Amino acid sequence: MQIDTFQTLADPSRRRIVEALCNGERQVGDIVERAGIHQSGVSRHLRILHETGFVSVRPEGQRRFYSLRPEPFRELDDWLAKYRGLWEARLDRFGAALEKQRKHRRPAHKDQRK
Amino acid sequence: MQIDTFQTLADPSRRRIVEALCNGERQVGDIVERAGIHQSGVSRHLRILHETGFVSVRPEGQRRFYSLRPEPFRELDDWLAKYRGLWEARLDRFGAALEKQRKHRRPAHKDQRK
DNA sequence: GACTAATATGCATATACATGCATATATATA
DNA sequence: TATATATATGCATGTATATGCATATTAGTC
Repeated sequence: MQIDTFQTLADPSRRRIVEALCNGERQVGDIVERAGIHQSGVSRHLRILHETGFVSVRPEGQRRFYSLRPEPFRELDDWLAKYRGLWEARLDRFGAALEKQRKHRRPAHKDQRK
Repeated sequence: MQIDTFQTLADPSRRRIVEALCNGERQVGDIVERAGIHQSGVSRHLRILHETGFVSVRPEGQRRFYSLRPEPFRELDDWLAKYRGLWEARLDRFGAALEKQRKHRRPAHKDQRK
């Protein structure tokens, strides 16, 4: 279920943990330094992230290496697809793909009219 | 700030409201039917969605028509871009755009290995 | 076995927040 | 003005959950 994907990402500490993992697997102690909360909290968040499919674990002796799994992100992407029309409506699909490609190549669309 | 975009979407009632708006503007009473909660709750959720930039309002007499704004969805898309590598790593960027195009044309990728 | 290091968990607490009810506000209509 | 309709808000309540502390657990080292 994609149901609680948003719920999981709603917590800022959890997002920081996810971000800490975006460049590959890390052990818990490593994550604690970046999470800004107590080790016990990180451990609990990692449990939640594991239960919701965001991370997988690779035990190695006393350490546990956590890494991101693609599924929930893909789910998020699928959910979002429903709303892509909101900002790509005027483009046909091929054009939209090209537009997206341009955007990803140069991330120069930070400041949009708010 | 994209900070509380996830927080906003974490609530299922709010997601139902967003979904109810995905085909264009609706007045509150219309939304209430689909939200599964009391009108007062819908009203409050709409306030939150407005504060976080998800919706805009168009008053018309005693009614208020709400509709989706693209910005938060775009923010979500930008956030997600950081993690696209998780499931598109093996493709170069042009290939990724094509792949994405294929996926959007035929949404036939529901059942993936879990 | 004693000791240390890495990670997880029970407990207590504080806080956030979603909800319904009753009511307020605003607009239309008679 | 009186009344009805549409939407918003104050209040009270229940529930979820993030956090730290202390401790348990597991594994490595002497």
